[in-house]
Amino acid sequence: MSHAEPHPAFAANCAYCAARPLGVCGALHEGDAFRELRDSRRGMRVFDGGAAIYRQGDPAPDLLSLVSGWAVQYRDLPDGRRQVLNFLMPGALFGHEPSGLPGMSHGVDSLTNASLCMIPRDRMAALRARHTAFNERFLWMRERETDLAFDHLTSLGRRDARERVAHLLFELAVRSTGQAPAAAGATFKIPLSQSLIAEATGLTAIHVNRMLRRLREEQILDFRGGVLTVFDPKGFALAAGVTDTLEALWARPSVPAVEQPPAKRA
Amino acid sequence: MSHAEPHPAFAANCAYCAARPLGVCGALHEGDAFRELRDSRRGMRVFDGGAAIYRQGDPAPDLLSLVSGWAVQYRDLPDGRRQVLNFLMPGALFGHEPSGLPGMSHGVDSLTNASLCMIPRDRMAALRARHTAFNERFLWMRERETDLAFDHLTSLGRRDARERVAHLLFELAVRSTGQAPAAAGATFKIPLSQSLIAEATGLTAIHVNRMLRRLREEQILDFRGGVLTVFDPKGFALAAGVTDTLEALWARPSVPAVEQPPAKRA
DNA sequence: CGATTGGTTGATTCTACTCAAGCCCGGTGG
DNA sequence: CCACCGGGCTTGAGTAGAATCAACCAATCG
Repeated sequence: MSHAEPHPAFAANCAYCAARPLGVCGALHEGDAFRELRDSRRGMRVFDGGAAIYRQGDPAPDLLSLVSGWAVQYRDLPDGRRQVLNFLMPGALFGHEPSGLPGMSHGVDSLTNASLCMIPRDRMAALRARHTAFNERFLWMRERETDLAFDHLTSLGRRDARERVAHLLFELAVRSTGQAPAAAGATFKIPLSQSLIAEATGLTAIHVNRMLRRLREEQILDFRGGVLTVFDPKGFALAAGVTDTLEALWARPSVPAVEQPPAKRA
Repeated sequence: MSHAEPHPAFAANCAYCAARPLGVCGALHEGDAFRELRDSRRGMRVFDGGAAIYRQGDPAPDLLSLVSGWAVQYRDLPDGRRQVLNFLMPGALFGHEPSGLPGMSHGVDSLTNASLCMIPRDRMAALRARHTAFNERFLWMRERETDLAFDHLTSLGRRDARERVAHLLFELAVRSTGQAPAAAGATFKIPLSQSLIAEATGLTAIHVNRMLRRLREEQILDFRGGVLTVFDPKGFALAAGVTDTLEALWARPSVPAVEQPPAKRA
């Protein structure tokens, strides 16, 4: 599993997004706020791949920032059906409490070895209240999540199986590397099983398997053992139904400027 | 169309969520911030039912607060397919720019006559920066949207046609009135056509029609001409696959206290 | 009055699910 | 060392659920 950090030999100090331009504290790398945030951390936690970080229904006193590794965010129905809501990568901020309800409305499992920072919810709120740029960055990350969810919604509602699978793989490739596959033969590490793809796309694992085979036979891509190989970047984008706007959302989009008041013209 | 405000005889002054406990400015009904917000308004706009409030790709300088009437939020694919993302009701705050991209990632149409307030984005940001309680309320509204999107995602991914249709109707009934149908024979005004239901549930209008017929024949509900009649509340909840948590999300959930700092224990 | 939109229904097609079987591989225990 | 097991993957055969195609009705509107 080379997707993840060495674990458990993970360095004692939490890098805290320092390596990740998109993390919350990106807005805070300099200045008092950063020090303040660093001091607010409750601590680090490290998980093996496949562990439950928190379960649906659990109370969640802390916000979590994924430092290394991948995770899945999912929702379970009472009868056992499960829907994957999103895949989380380093820099993701999660553990948001559902608006005013007790207990989390979803669960999160690690996919690979993963390490994360815990930040008490109220400390975070206090920080947001005091530091405008930080607050804006926070908000911006939440917006992005909603955009992602809207895109997934569109996929499930309007795309057929082949397109959904291609779309998901394309999204994950871009999100994890920051750019769309350009060269034929490019590879991407995407630590998913076929059943996870199924749970994310609203298909059965069996049908996902058929779609992957088809995409392989069409000489578009190959996905096996957590490695995506793109044979035909153009055909891939076409099969995935990607638009420029979407690509921009997945790649590293322009981030609100650091440590500046949000409304310069106000 | 009795779903909406009289229009165009709509009262000159924008009530600005005053009537709606869930609106953004709910946090601001008293105090300086409220006056400030009121003075920030760019103005009111009134739309006929079926009008485009803004289109996907448009720039959107203002945030919009729906004062009366219903609206749909949707995303179009380049090839003409359309997915409904959410239905908006009075109190909804929308027009959020997609995280850092130019132009809106979705469109919004009015469903009924509708009136709304426009608030310049940067004034809103300035207000949020200055008033913590307001900022929290704003954030809370965004969270709720994401929760809603996650629920829709789960529906499209894991429920069959009958369940999806029932689920959507149940959601809208609860969201529009604040409570679940309890008495047999209760009616709800839900200004949707069958094709809109189809676009929201990822089905075809024809199949939605069949599902509605089936639910009618099963003596569960009747939906026609924008009016939902519930014959069997228990059966309805069952068919819709509703959980207590969901109901709480849709009804008026506990709102963060007004004009109080978010983190009392900090 | 024709045109249009929303709704209704039946017949047919096809996508994706279900069931069933078998493979490969790494782990575990005798 | 090998037998056994489970998880992830693969494939085929049969089926069901939703889409598509094709009419037709009713109400509304210009």
